[in-house]
Amino acid sequence: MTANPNFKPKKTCPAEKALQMISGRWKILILWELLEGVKRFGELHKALPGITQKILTQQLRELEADEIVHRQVYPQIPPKVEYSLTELGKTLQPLLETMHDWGTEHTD
Amino acid sequence: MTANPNFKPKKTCPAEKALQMISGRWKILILWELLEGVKRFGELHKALPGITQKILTQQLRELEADEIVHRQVYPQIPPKVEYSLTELGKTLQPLLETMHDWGTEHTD
DNA sequence: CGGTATCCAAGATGATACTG
DNA sequence: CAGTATCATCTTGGATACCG
Repeated sequence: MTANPNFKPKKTCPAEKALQMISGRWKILILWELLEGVKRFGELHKALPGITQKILTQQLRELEADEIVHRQVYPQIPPKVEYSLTELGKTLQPLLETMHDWGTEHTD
Repeated sequence: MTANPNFKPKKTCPAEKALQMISGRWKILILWELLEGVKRFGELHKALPGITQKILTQQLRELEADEIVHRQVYPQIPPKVEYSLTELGKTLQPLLETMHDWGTEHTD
């Protein structure tokens, strides 16, 4: 028996995949920022009061791993790194807008 | 100063509210079941292989607290409890479908 | 039948300090 | 400027056993 001991049998739904990719304390806000266009690390940091550098980096790395966000490094001193949505990331826009509209209509 | 010591300053977005309400290991699957109609506790339990009674109860209680799900108790022996979507819960359907379609189109 | 009560492990988030 | 490294805390989810 070499089965993965952490295997959790569970029905899955394609909707859950979408949910997981945008689930994170700051991901929706980050995506909202990037829908405006390319942003540098420092710009994102300023746009998100309360986030730490470590967490911002971490959330961006997760979005990058999910191929939602592209990370462009310019090898300079001082360093410059730009973040932008990938083509896949851009396809999330209708979903984000649907969620935004729902929240707007059904919340105090 | 009687301010809440756990207060976390943070920009918020209406989309995050929607996200939070459906975020949970089993919530989307539960909502999907209830979109079919009224279901008893045992029916949900059988429809969700792998979930424990405790967790099913917990997720349902959270959905109830968010006014997405209605809990109807029939005081009988043996007990009978029916779960259904509230009017608010039903408004989530387009969102769930948007997420489902996105997941279907953009996943292997 | 439809729950609760404990106990616990893992993951996510955060504060803080340091770095090429 | 854009990170890493450490350590601490908070939140979720789950295994298991028992109850009206």
